[in-house]
Amino acid sequence: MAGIDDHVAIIGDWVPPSPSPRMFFSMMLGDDVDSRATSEPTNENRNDGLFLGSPEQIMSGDTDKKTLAGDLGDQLTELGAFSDQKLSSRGGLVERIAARAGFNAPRLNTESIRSADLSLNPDVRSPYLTIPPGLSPTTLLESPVFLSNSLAQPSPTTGKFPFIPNVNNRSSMLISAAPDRSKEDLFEDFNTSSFAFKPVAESGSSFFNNGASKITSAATIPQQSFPSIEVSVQSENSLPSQIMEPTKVHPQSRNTFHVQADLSRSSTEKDIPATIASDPTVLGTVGSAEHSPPLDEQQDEDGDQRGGVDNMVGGAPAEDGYNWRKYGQKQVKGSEFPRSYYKCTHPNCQVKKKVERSHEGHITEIIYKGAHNHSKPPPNRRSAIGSSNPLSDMQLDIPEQAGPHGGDGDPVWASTQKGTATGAPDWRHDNLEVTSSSLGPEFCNTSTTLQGQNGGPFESGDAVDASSTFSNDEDDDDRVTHGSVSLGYDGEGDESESKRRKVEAYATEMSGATRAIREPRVVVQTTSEVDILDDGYRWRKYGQKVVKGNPNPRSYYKCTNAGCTVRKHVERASHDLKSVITTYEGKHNHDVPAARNSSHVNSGASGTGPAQAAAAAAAAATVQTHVHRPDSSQVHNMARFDRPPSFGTFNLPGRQQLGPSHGFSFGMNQPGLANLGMAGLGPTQGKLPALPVHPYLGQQRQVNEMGFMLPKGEPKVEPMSEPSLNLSSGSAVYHQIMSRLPLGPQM
DNA sequence: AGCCTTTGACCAGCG
DNA sequence: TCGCTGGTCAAAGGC
Repeated sequence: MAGIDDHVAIIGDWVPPSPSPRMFFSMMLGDDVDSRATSEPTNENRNDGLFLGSPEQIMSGDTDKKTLAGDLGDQLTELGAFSDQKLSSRGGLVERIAARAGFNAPRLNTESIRSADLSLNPDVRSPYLTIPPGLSPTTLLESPVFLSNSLAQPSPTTGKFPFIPNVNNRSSMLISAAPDRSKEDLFEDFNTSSFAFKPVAESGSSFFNNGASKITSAATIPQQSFPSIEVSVQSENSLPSQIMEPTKVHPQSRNTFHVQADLSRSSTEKDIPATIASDPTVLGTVGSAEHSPPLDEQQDEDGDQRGGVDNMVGGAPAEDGYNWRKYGQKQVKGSEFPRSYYKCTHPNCQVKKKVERSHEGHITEIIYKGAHNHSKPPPNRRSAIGSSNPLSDMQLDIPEQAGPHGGDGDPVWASTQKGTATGAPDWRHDNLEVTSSSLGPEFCNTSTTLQGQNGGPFESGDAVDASSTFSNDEDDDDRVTHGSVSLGYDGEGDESESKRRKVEAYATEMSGATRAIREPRVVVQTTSEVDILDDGYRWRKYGQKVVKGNPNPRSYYKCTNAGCTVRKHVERASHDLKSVITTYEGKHNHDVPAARNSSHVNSGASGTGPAQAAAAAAAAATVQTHVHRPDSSQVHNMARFDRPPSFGTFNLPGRQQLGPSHGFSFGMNQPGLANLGMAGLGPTQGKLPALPVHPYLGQQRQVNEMGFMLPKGEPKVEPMSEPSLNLSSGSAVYHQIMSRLPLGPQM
């Protein structure tokens, strides 16, 4: 950092008729520009400049604009050299960055972007902005000036390609962060640059063009020094990114977010480039000003940056905002480093990613599969920064923005939804689709994605943004302020729109957070050797623990069905080793796996014995319960509740139906759940079976005739005698109960 | 208490 | 059928 701490050099190489770099730089220069910007005739002009919108407007030869950054842009652009003195005199941005990010910002450089080739394509209007390393793109984007353009406008660095409606994007921007070195090495380093963000020209007039665009993101992962991220977004008709770094773009897969880092470079080079490539057939080009990370992300990143580079890779904080569970690791052929497999831990989210890390822990490749159907968890709920998070350093969770229809996380569905080619269900194809889907809300045309598909504005994408925006209390004020300033890109009235979006997004986020608090829980106890595990569903054991008060280990299971988040833990009762206590949490959104289904049913038909009969009955009941649900097709997602649900307690006539050795008790040991459970059991809805009372959990609440313990004042539910309900096993009861629970409000 | 990682085993697809 | 490979499972232990 020495030698350039106090300087920000910007070299613009803008290709006509692309927007004037001066204008853009002027926005970047903070106070100086701001002060001059007051002379700007209208907000409209400013907005145009900020977003590199209408080239005509920008290139109209506004002398004032030239004056604003003229000396800077002219010299730097034409000479291809820095004028540190000049730049140093404009230290506004630098100081702010330094103050905010905890380090002094290096220079801004666009010199490396060649215009010659670009000129060959008159359609390409690609202003470039280069951000040297050491100046985190995040930090840069967080600057008051730049931020004003990008508030809540996700950036590839955070995986948040924002959706910005009505932004005329005929321009592109490339931001490169060169390694932080002495200024003598600046240009040299610039070639190893780090952050390049280049949304390039599009054929359409719409900012978010659908179909022909391609987004390629490359992240350069620093090994030691400041981060450098190289991200380019370009349309197919655009010229290749001018990134000179050995960035690897992987066109082999139009369907994959592929982040690859080249570790071949010497350690002295410090940078590990990575590339994310995808085929945003629905993505379209992205406006330059839209690529700044969300504020909360920025905040997080700042914190990380201050914390040191160990947590940083590619100039991003050591997390991508999502929680992941590693479920495998493999040494794959052709790869020097082991590949780790991760799943998103968010309920109902099927996003996976493969991450290859070097032995030093640096990410060499990341491949996403699927799209998050949820917003990022609040920062305080995210997994801690650490090695456990495979993409933690990358901040390249671009495919996070699943469309609302991606809720089931089914890549196939996503592909269908987007109407893109669906090939073999390999990662890349899936990712293509998913990527498209995920990016859709933010990249796609507004009318198409947000309104046409989502049926409502900003469902997912904004929720994500909002979570970021509102996640950190300490910065809310700043964010709001920035947001107000930033959202003038679409002309007047966008400020209020932005606020509205933020509010909606916040509401969405809060709602989601609330919903995720607790799943309905059902406790099932059997006093037989029959293992409740064999309930027709398939479970994956993910843990075992000896819990207090019971010497018998408790096993934890998750339903293996895709999209199903039901969990249960099973343990032997401490007081009765023959008793198996199974606690279900969550609600079944799918049928019993076919194989087991048929098996059980068949055995039931044969009626070979009590156990088989019980199992068959349970399966039959389960099948009926699930299959006959009128809205089963809608139950792709977990039932959630806006408040912590809980049940009363009821018991099952297990002995009666399962024989002397079979007894079940249900303990819905969360008092509040009864409310929800009952709420959904109106006269026109399914009714819970009448169940005898069993004091399994010692619930103190009043128990109604059904065996449910209902809070006082709760309406009782009439016992039902639905023939289809067969309560021959705890699982069956569970199935029935859960199947009759009201779906979450969002369903 | 709950979730995570680790790591060997298992499984499916492919040639 | 066999081996290879990638992806996933699952037991065990750790946080």
